[in-house]
Amino acid sequence: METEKIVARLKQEGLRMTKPREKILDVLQSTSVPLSAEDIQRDIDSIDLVTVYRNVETFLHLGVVHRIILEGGKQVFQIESHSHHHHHIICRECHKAECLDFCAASKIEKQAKALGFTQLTHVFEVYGL
Amino acid sequence: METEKIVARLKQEGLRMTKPREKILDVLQSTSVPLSAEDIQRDIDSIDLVTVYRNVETFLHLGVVHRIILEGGKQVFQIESHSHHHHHIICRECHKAECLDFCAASKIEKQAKALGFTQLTHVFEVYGL
DNA sequence: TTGTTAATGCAAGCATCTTTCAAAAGAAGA
DNA sequence: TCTTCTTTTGAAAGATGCTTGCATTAACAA
Repeated sequence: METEKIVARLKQEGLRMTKPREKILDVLQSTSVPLSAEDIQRDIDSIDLVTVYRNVETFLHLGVVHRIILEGGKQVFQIESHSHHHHHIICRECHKAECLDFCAASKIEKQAKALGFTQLTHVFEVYGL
Repeated sequence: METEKIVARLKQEGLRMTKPREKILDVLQSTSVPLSAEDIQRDIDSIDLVTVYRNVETFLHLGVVHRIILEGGKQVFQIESHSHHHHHIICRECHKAECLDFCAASKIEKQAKALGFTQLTHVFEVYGL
């Protein structure tokens, strides 16, 4: 997603484009590998980890980035480049992720609804080497 | 899974059935809700959390329990009652889980292999209320 | 330029899980 | 039963990943 559009999304919510936010976006925009908060911090000269956490969270709510939960529960972030719902195949070693073009959600969610569940979300990630 | 069979699985690996292991199994066998290590500890009179963590890990490797990763990365455990591979729909509030009888893994893994990945595993959980 | 509010950095805190190690308990044989 | 060997345990400390509180700073609209 382009910075211009992101500024607009921020403004829409009464939020501001700041130096730290610009730097975080720079980092995320210049890689295809999903990054953890720490990865992002490491790539920026001087930024607090808290600031990174708060901003990826903000970007997540704005739909600017998406989050992938790794085996073990650690979270990594990637710029939202595709608008359609999709999942990933993730390398356990380097954490590089590729998009998969398939999601069985509709089938599953039908079954889940039959069981009486509402407000469904799902996690589906494939891991390999 | 019945305790008898579990003792056999332990012995197979040169491991022992102990009081703490018995108690952990009791707790897991007497509920349908997946439990966290802390949940299990709370239900037992006097057991160290470390012991719980170590033993659910052991049981996991033996195939006696399976692990569910909640949104947020926390892990919970449930006695393995079905032998076939399956996934869950999990309540975000009470963590009660029901089994789903569907898994798209084979389709997805074909695609993942085409991308050059090996040693595939996957996480697929559906959450709701 | 000024005032308002959002955003930052720092410190501390918290939840979950792991490692280390000495002591205790289980299993097997004498 | 006693001995010996190995597994298992519990206690303490540590690691990791993320969050909260709060005083200060920076956006940005008027």
